[in-house]
Amino acid sequence: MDESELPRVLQQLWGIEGRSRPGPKPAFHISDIARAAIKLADVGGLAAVSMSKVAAELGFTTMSLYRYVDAKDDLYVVMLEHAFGDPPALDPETGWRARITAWAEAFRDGLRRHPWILQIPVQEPPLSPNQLAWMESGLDAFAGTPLTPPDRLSAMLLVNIYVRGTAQLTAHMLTDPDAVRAADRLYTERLTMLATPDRFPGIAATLEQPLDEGYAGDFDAGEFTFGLDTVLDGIEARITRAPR
Amino acid sequence: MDESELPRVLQQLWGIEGRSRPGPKPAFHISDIARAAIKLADVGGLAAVSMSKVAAELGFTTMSLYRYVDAKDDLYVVMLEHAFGDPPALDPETGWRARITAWAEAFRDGLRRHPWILQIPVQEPPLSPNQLAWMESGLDAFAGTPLTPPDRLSAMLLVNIYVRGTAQLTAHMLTDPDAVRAADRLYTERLTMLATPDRFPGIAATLEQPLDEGYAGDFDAGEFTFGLDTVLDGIEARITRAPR
DNA sequence: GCACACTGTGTGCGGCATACACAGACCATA
DNA sequence: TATGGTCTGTGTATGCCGCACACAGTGTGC
Repeated sequence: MDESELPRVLQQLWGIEGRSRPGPKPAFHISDIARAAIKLADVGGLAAVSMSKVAAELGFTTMSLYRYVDAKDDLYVVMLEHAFGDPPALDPETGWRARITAWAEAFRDGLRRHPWILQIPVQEPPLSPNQLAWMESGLDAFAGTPLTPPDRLSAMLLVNIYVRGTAQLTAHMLTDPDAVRAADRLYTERLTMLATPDRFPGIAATLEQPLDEGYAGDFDAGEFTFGLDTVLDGIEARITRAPR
Repeated sequence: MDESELPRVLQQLWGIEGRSRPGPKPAFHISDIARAAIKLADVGGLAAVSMSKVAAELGFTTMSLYRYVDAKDDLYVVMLEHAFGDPPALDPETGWRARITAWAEAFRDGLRRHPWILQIPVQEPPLSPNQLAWMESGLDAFAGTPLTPPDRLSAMLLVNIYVRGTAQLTAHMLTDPDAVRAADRLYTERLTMLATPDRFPGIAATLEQPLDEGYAGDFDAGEFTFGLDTVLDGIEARITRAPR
């Protein structure tokens, strides 16, 4: 098992540098690529990120990027690694619920800052440093509970999935709040038209409620924590059931 | 509010046909497009679906598809609508837990049959007939519970998110079980190498367990229902708390 | 029977990821 | 100090892709 087996991008991200080599010095670093790509994605979504645009942003040619990144997918890995800041520092004094909640909110904030993250096709489980740091942080939230390590992993993944899922519903990838509201109204209108009470009584009943929040609505902070609490109640049930 | 405001694809899917019009009869129907596209995606993933390939599969030119579909995204809508069969018939005799579990498993089976569904970029909430039927079916699972309609929607979405999320983790888009196992072993190796106990004690502890299932592992049926039960425990807590 | 809306087709454009050959930069070794 | 080999960024080219647009033929409502 050799470190050199790691894909080049991961080697770069982990700072595994080969011995000094002949040839010209690299003109930049993958973190520069990440910065440029993230800048583009923040403005125009993931669709605005192309090899040529990133290269132009850096002032280099398209093909030069391939000296740092094997393929477009690697670019996504690099972006993801740099988009999130450090995982939150969790107060060991508080209970697991407060800790995992803080973790979930930090995660959600990251997704809100960089909505394009949700557009990245998930291919492989994470192996990059900061991603693992977030994993570790999430697992750490369950320190002191009787959950076994695999159960902690499952619980963390459950929260992770919840945050991702709700963020997906919320965003529609739109950042403009007016556009979101307009799209929301349009959706409700169309749904009201199509989901007639005779054929879709359940959906129609949902629409009758005064605030039509929910699926298409503005999934605000209150909704978020309410749903998260439901998930945590389930985890709590498992904790209570676990042998101490 | 006029039906003609609906995007063309939705009009087609709902079978809203304008009065008989001049001009040649259409040579095929969007369902033919769906069938061809799904066939391609089942074999080669979503990347194998292009306008030209779908058209070739049908024996027509690329541009002919645009008479039925406004853009590539509409093609995804059509594929999604046809990929799932009818929603499961839920036994009203059984409890809500059994019903929503059956619904979740049917949903999971659909995703297993057509893994490319998870690759489709989510853009808009569903408005097509079969999608609404699945929504209705999911809401119906909570019939008889004291949950309000919006709460039923939230609960259904929670389960929906869970199934999608776990399917995402499981698949890695791979259908070949050997490839999955190999990728799994490789991932565990690399993770063991990178997540050293000093820096990542939580992750390392997870890896020490005999079966390294979980994140990268084979998320089998047992894991699925176990995690689902956790979610349902959370919903049950809410049901118990709800005013009757 | 005729006007005209609508059909499928052909061509073409701009953008994309990326393969490959190349000229120059630089370190390890002699 | 000289030099060989390796690595750098560049230029060019290929084959896809989604899709705009003009066109010739079709068939219904008047």
